[in-house]
Amino acid sequence: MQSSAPVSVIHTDITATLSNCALFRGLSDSQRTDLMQQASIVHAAKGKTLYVHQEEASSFYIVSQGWIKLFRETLDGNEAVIDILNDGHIFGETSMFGNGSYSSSAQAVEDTTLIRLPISSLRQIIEAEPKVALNLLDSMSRFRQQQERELEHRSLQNAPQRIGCFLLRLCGTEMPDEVTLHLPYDKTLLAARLGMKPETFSRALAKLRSETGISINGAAIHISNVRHLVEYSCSACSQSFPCEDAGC
Amino acid sequence: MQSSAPVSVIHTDITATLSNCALFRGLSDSQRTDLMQQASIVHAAKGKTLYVHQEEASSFYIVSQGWIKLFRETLDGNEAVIDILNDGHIFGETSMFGNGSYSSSAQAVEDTTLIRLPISSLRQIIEAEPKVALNLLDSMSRFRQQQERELEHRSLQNAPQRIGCFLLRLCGTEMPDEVTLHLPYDKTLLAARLGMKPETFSRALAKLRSETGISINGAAIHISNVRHLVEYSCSACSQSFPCEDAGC
DNA sequence: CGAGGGTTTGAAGTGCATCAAATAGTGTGG
DNA sequence: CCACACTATTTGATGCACTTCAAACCCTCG
Repeated sequence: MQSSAPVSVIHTDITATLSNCALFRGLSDSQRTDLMQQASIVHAAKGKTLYVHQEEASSFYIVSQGWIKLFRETLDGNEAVIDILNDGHIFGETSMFGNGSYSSSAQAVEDTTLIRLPISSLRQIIEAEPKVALNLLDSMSRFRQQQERELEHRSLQNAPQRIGCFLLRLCGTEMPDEVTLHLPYDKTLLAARLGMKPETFSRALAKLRSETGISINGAAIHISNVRHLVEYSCSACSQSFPCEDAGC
Repeated sequence: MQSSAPVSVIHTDITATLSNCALFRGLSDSQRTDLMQQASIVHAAKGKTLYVHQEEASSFYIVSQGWIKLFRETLDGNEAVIDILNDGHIFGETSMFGNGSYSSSAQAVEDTTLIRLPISSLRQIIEAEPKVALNLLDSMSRFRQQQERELEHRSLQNAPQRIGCFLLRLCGTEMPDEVTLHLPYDKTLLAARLGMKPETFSRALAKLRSETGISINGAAIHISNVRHLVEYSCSACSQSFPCEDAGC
């Protein structure tokens, strides 16, 4: 898109994104500058595959602006969505451990701007700066809890409840009486993210509407009675409502 | 069980378990001794709950001998099994991050011996010894990949395939032509671990037998043609066969 | 032997997937 | 600005996988 931006603007982008990223919290300015030397900006057009599962890893990424899908796919073309990430999120970094290959594939959901850094510089900075190791541990444990929740939802919640739960996480941690929100990406992708087929998603959303009184207008969803939705969705969940993190 | 063992034996147990644990690899003898001072042995009888989801955490554990179930349960009594751990595995340690509470409940599947350590000493040793932070990162990334695989299996494999895949992981990384193995814990628990009901497990195992020619005698399973089982189970999976880690 | 848990089997129901087709929405070139 | 092409979404009809409820069976252990 703006690949003709002047150098100064690019640098601003990198610094802004890096300081926006929890992983590098606590670094000194000089350490950040060092990182910037190694970083490059990548523009990934919608549908662009950044890497595939089990490919040998050389880089990891930070989303500057856009959406990235992490997924795994079988030989016969089925795919399981692991996560969908946006601004400030990091991915591909776990390839630093284990056998050094990516544990899933990554693809741009829409035109996306990313920062690419070599795995080797992550290794260096972790060894040089213990804070970064702690930041990384923190982000990994957060992700881990998210995955545990996901696994629970897949086994205990039905399709309408999973959608309801997703909507509630979009609301954030405060619990207003009513709220209007927009689905962050298209319904087909959201269906995959929630482990169901598009047709099932459509029907499940309709059922959620009739059961909880939400109203739907394309990607815009109005929840007139949040408490009602909480009762409907969270009854089959081990967590009490404001389920913190909203990593869509 | 052997709660009347003499002190020297207990110390031997602790040192053996600690050095068996990947998390503490690379520590000096004196650092290990320090840890031992803080450690205590816990005997958990079958069914004993060590902690529950969202409880404030003060300790984490290492399995010395036995089996531990990590799970989450809803108000209406449904539960989702997150993981089942045995000797050398660590759990509860992620409570060090986030809001300091456990992200799932833990229960002894059978009489189990554990080592308990305070979260605070984990924090100390991580800050004092960067190696431990790296070890922990390594173990968390391993777990993360395991969870990603799990999520994939739940969405792409059917019940018989999930069982077959589990059996193959029990075989380890070498791929013999044929093998006899024993289920590590009872079928009801295994069913939960694989995200299905006991009845479904029973029927799915029978189907796996008729489709792949394995033979079943209680908990003993003989696989006469491993390649056949691989074809049957792994066709719906993104990973090529020897799927490494066998964290049951 | 008898009690109790684990496991299997049967019959019926439910939820989601699949296949097929209609409809709505979006961007394109004329 | 409209018609077309293409994609996203919805709707309908049907099938299959897993669950549920119920009962039998099996096995171990006191």
